[in-house]
Amino acid sequence: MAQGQNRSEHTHGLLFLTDEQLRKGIEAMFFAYRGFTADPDRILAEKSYGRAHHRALHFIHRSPGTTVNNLLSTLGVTKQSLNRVLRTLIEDGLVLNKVGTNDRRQRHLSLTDAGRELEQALSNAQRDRMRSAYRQAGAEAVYGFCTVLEAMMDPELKQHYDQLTGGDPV
Amino acid sequence: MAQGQNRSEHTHGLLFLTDEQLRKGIEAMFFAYRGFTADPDRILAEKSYGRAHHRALHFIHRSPGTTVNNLLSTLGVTKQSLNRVLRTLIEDGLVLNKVGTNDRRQRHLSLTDAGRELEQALSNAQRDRMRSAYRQAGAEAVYGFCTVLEAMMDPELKQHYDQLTGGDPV
DNA sequence: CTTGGAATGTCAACAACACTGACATATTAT
DNA sequence: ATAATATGTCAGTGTTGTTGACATTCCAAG
Repeated sequence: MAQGQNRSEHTHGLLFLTDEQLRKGIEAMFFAYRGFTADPDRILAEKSYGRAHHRALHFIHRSPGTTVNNLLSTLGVTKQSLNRVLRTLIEDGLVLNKVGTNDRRQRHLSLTDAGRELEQALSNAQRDRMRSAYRQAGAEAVYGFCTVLEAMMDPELKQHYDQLTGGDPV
Repeated sequence: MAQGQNRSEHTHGLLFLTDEQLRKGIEAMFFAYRGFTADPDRILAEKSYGRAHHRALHFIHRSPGTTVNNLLSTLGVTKQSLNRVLRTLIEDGLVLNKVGTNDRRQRHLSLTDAGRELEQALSNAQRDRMRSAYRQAGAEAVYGFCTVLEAMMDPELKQHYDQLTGGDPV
């Protein structure tokens, strides 16, 4: 396919999307997600944790004092599945479990110093790759990147995302 | 954070990337990937297949006649893991396994009519969401989307991606 | 104050999908 | 002949998800 012709398809207003182009986006998501998780995965493997532990640490760090139910709907897993992960994190002294003051049924989750340390290590590894990709791609590309990703989310998950990121543009 | 100040960070040449912005990209990837797989997952669940079956069907469709070893390195899994999936797909009459003519050790994989049918159903569901996201985001955003994703891939996986997509721009 | 329901935790069983390690079988290359 | 390659298979293990059932704790409505 000629580059000029191809390029023209996304310079005028209407989008003519061939299956070819859509398939390319699909494969890009697949291969990129592998890269996205590769670096944290290596750190996690050393400590015999998995991706689920990373996700829990990440979102507890982002919303300190969050309840189990809130974390549940953010992660989109069952409480049994999350509980297994949380239990090991609490036992290992990475996560704190504090009974709520208003509603004593609720457990408020937060990171210990050790938890923050691991979260930082994982986060740094992931951010390094993200930063490098952003720099390679350039500022306009970054803006487009986030815009498409946001349009791809389920509305219910988009809410969690907006709440975390404050709805600010990139 | 004021929008004007934020916006300015990606209109001039140098990228000043705050942890905030990088974290936003990370969370966008997480939530978007869930949306990305949600529609095919529903179809797969009906037929009691999993994501691994989808991936195999996808790449066999993309490279008809590919060998097991090639598929292995594209998917990045062990042969034992792939074999389990391929066996069920072959038993169910979705994939063909043909002994190579040049090298009779190799098995060339391709889809049957039934295999093509399921692959199409899965692909259509996934493309529908991708198309909708592309249209919402606009042409320039799509270009940026793919550019950042490509920069995020591991070099070895990038090769597979380039080979499949022909290295053309979006 | 009792009772219903919500939030949480836990146990058991199970399935998908990844891994490692070991081994077998053709087939090709040296 | 022997070594290497491509594939398939068996057995075991681990992570992460699922359902279903049940207990506990606590808030709130009657």
